[in-house]
Amino acid sequence: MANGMRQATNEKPLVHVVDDDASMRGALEGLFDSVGLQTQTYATAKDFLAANLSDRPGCIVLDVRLPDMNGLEFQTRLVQIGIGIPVVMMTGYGDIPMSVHAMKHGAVDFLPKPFRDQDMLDAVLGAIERDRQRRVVENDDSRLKERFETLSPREQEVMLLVTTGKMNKQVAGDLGISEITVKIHRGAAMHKMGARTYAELVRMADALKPTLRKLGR
Amino acid sequence: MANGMRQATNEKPLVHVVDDDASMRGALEGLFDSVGLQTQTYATAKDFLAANLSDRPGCIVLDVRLPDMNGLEFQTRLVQIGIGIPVVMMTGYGDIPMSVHAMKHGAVDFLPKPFRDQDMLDAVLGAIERDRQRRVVENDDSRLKERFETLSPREQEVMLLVTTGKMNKQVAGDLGISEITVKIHRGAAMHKMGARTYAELVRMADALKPTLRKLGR
DNA sequence: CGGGGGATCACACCTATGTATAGTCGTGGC
DNA sequence: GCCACGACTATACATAGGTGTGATCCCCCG
Repeated sequence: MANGMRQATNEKPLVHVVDDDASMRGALEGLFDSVGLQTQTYATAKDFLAANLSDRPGCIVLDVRLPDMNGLEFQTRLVQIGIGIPVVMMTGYGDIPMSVHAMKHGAVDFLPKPFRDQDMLDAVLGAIERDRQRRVVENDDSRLKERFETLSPREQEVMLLVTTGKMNKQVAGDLGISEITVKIHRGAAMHKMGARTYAELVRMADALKPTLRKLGR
Repeated sequence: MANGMRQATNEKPLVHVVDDDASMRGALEGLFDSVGLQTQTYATAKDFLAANLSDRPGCIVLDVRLPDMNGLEFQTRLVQIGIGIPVVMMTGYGDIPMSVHAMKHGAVDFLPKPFRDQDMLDAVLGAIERDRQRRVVENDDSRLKERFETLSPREQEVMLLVTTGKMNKQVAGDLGISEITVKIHRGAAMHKMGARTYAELVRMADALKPTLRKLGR
């Protein structure tokens, strides 16, 4: 399944720090720098959202209480706009329900201030590792979808039908075309998708379905 | 994929309450009873572990601080012995790190005491719904595995090889047998697995793989 | 020791799949 | 108007898949 131009997922990770307190930003930047992690800081959620993110693995370290938006809303926004970078939350005024809410909504960690440097590092390192995993599967999915997009509409249709297990003649019946035509579209789909066997095509179709649902319904 | 004797997943759910405080057990039992939920109570983790669980959807409501074991260890134990029932934690003495730890390890909710009745109900109802989902996929998986076990060793071997996309003759070469024999085992596998098409067999093999890894390596 | 089941194989036959060659038709761009 | 491209079709041939019949061998169980 691995092939050709694989993007380096072992690029240098980048930690995004969002906190309105300048001294905290500085302290975190120093901490991360001390273990060789690059850091980008933002004073507000808006700043972060406005920045265009470099395509690198990383995580977000976020204060729950921000001038323009609370951390929980921020999390929701990230999901909405399709940013899957893991979030480490921190707060000076949090309680258990807040932390539980954040965790339920996908935060990978939640640290009360003050925290020990080591705890923050553990959280961030874990989050970065998770991001690496996420990027690998997302990369696979998007490359698969790219290939799928190169199929003509009919070829896509035929691919999805034959991978349900239908025979060529059944697909032909469903689409109101001849079996020969189905064979051709099917062969073209195999070629363009890079599937060497029918089993591979079935697996590709299965892997594609979640991605297709997420977009075109 | 749905078939024959489907076990009722809409059986009456059962809430397991584990708390050493008798008055709390009583209060929770009353609360759950008021919305028509059956409850089973235990004073210690050991009691719960010793009980043999009825095969019904449900969840566990657990006090973190127990006489014999803390809730976090308890969670680990449940995973070890393969009990996947969702856990709702509660505590009177918890802090954020404790709640975060519990959530990271699979708790579906974490409530500080005292809690509002409605919060507990929301947590438990959510947990039960999650258990229903879990049971559906677990049921499917175990039925699949049961069918797989009815295959002879050779048939299993052939099934796993042909579902990688290998042609019959390649499988024959790999196993050092003739292509005819492969066809026969393959046909037997299709029959016994109840796969009407090769695509179905591929999907079954894929669904089977996690289960097989979990057990026989 | 007889019977059953698993595993193996051969022959025969039919269906399904895959590909090449070759051609029609319609649409959209230059 | 010509061309490229996608969709569609047919004939023909080669290969792969699937099944039935019949048969051998081995092992375990009663």
